[in-house]
Amino acid sequence: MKYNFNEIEAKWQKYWSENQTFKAENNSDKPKFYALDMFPYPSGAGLHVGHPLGYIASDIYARYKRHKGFNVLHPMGYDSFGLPAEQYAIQTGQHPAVTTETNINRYREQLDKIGFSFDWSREVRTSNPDFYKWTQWIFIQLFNSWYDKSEEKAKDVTVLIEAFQKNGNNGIVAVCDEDTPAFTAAEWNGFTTAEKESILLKYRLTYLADTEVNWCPALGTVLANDEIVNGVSERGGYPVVRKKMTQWSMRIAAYAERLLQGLTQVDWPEPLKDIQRNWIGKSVGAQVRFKLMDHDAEIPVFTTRPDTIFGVSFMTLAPEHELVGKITTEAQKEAVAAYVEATAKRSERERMADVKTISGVFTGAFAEHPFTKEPIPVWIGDYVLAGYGTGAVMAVPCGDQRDFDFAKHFELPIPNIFKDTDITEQAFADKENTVIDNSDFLNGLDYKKATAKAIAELESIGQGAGKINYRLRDAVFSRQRYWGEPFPVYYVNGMPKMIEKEHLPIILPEVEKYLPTETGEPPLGNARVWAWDTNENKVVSNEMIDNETVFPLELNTMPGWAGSSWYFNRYMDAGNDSEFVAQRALEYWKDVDLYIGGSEHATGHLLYSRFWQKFLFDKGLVPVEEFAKKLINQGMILGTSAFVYRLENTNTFVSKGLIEGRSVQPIHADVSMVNASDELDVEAFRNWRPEYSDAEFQLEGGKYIVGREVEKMSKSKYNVVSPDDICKEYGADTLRMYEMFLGPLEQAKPWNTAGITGVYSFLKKLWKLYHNGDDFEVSDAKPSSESLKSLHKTIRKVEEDIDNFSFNTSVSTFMICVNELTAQKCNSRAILEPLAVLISPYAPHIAEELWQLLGHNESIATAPFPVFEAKYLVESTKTYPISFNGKMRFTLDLPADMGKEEIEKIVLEHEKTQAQLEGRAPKKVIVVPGKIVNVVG
RNA sequence: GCUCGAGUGGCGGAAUUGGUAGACGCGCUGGAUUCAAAAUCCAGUUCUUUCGGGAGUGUGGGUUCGAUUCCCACCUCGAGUACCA
Repeated sequence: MKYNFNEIEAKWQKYWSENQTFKAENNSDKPKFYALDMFPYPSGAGLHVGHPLGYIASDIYARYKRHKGFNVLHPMGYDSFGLPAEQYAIQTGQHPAVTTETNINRYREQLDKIGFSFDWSREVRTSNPDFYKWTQWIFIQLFNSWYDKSEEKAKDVTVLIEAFQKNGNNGIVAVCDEDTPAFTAAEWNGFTTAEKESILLKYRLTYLADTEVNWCPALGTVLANDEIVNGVSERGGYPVVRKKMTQWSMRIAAYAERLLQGLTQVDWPEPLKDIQRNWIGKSVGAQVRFKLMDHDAEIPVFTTRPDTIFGVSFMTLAPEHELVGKITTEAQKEAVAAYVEATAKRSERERMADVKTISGVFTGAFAEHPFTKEPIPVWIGDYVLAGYGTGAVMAVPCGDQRDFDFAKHFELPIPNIFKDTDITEQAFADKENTVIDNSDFLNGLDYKKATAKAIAELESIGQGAGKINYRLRDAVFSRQRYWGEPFPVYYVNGMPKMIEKEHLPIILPEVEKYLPTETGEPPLGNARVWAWDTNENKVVSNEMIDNETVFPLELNTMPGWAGSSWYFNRYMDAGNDSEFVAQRALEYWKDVDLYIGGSEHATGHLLYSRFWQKFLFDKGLVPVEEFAKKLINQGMILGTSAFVYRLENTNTFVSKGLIEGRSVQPIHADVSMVNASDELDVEAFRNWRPEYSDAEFQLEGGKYIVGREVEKMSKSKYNVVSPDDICKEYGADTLRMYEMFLGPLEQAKPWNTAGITGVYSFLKKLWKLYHNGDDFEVSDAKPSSESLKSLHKTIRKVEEDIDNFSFNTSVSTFMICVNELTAQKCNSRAILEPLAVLISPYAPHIAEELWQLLGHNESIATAPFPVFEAKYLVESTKTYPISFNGKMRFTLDLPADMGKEEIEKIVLEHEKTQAQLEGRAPKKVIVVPGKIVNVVG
């Protein structure tokens, strides 16, 4: 019988599905293991060979853990809300739900063919009302919570209200809006309901606020910071402008410190943690309040260098700063207004493009130095960002390069406050070697001491305090799109109200058009049935809105990261209708033991998920604060594009070797038309597109050779390789092993189908080991000691590799093992049976088939993993490398238990040693028993 | 600019705590089998060489009996970030 992978793979995929082989139990005496992949957005293009890389790795690990006796949860689902389906809907009128369903089916088919051990009974789809019901519910929990700084914990808003009733907000240390006023209990109790609501919004963990948002006109929606790359939208590359809008926001900044600290508790790649740390951007310093002269106002600034306070020679406000309008003098009004307007017009991108141009305008106003009482001119400049710190800086030109450049440009004074430094050319920013001078009570102190002293003095005069600042901003949570979770929110007199849990989900309404309305409302503004009836507790027609019992519903939808911020918890108890997850399921599964996915989610999904998890933890809804113990970033699989070279202004194509010195234009050719030797199928190319039908070719050696280049795998580059094609031609087991064989999981690497034959012939060789000619045949004879050695070497190495996620080296190890066993003509059951188990995580189909042929009636999936026994590897001799001055020159077989002195003696007496030394006497001989001999001389 | 990560044959890559550099696979070369091809099998394949050897892991230096591995400086590529006070 030949190795018929098509038949075998179809057979076992059917078997697994029918027998629910990989269904995980929520009740089990076995230890649990939760292996998770970042779930995909089901795009219309389907999967290419790069997508399953991480899934294969986690599948190998999951299968391995089953062999090791674990109860494994290995689920898969779809992040099925998203822009592409909506864009497609706008173009074609096709409902996004329909497109999404089609795409999901396609994905499922592709995934099934690769033989993953997913528990499909737990599949989730974020766009499914059964799922987003709970996304809406979590949103409500956030709305009903505030962050207590004194205990570093989210708490229920009812606790806050009680405190307000008793003591006002004095004594409440909370994360809230900057402009939250102070009030007494009497004042609170005197507020109207609307006033109370508006105050509470300043505390809620999700809140509605006028915020400067990143508005993307082309997409017609706002974007979060992490959705903008280089000043343009991540998706589509459209320009983004700043705009003030009323939006839902998430108070993620409240969790900045815990998000930072939590990183020390998880086993995630260090570079990924670094990205998160940078994004959170903690800086320690002080808040200093500068009194304005001639105004009853103050400018608060944040500085990391309070020690340099005597070096302040001017201040700079962001052009958007609220004080700019108030303090600008008559004489400067015109110049300031012009500058503010010019800045507002400049897009984020332009502003970033020229960071070298120094610009700014004097407001005419002066602040007063807190210690010297000297007047300090107040400027505005766009190098100060409105969104960071207080949107204002105290400029210390002698110690900060930007302040220095600004001062030089506008000829402002640059007083030097550092002892023995030269600041004629540039600022002195070296904290380590700082000695403060010309600074009154700070003179002679170093950076650390001066900072502490400055803060203490500022506190004593009531004009400042130590402060920690974070770069992490609250996250905008509204999107002006159709295909997302609707908010469970309706509005009474402009104040948001939550819909009760019992009435969820609030299902996405039907609309005729997926575009914004004519009045600029989000697409949900097109819905005719989109009002909340507070008597009936259901969604009713807009015509019934009377703002007494029927109210308008929220028109925005939630962003892409809403569903993905908690889906990993849902898998633990996916079908639950009455809870987001049953506590019992949470207690058993707790957290993800292994999470595999791309590092591009570092500042999006992986940060937001940690935030929600911490929130849910605070509320006692989940048992652990970090949802994923270990995380691995799989590297991207790149495509190998093929190029043909067209002579300019002709339809003649020149083979790669002949383009030298000629004026040619490289054009992507579809990689499916090119063979492993880079030869183009000329006929296929002519048939590819009408404009090439009469193409002429200049060949070399009768062949057209294409150029190759490694690029991202994408449709537009015609370098996409589909896993379906590979499965059809070589089988899923080959695909799985080859993807692993390509190189280390975490590294980016190019795909090259040519190399796959090596893995394919390996599987054929493996098959042959169990066969004699066409017949299955294994013997019950005692295995040879060589075979036992080959097997146990392999067990040890493979186990070690899986523990280290070094799957590429395992594949090599299997190859070596099969090569050795073939050479030994081994067909002993005692070797081949454990070998099948060993290989089954990697190549599960062939392993199942061989397992069955070996006489087993049950799936191999839970067969115990072979146990390594060192006794089979004990060697009586050791081949010593004999090196001279560190270079290996020859080897010598010596008894493994031979002592140092004896080895040295034998080596020195050896004729080759004499030849190497050429008569010189050895200065020194290093003998490391069991390792090496090194002769120095 | 700053912060990370990586540089090893024609290619993908391997090398345990510093101890035989190039495992394994592709490709290539030669051979067997075949009418021929595919498939399969065998041998070779870092460079260089006067066939004894010699050199060699981005470059230069250092530590060491011994460095792909550790340290310093530099070069190149990739990723993240973008005036963060």
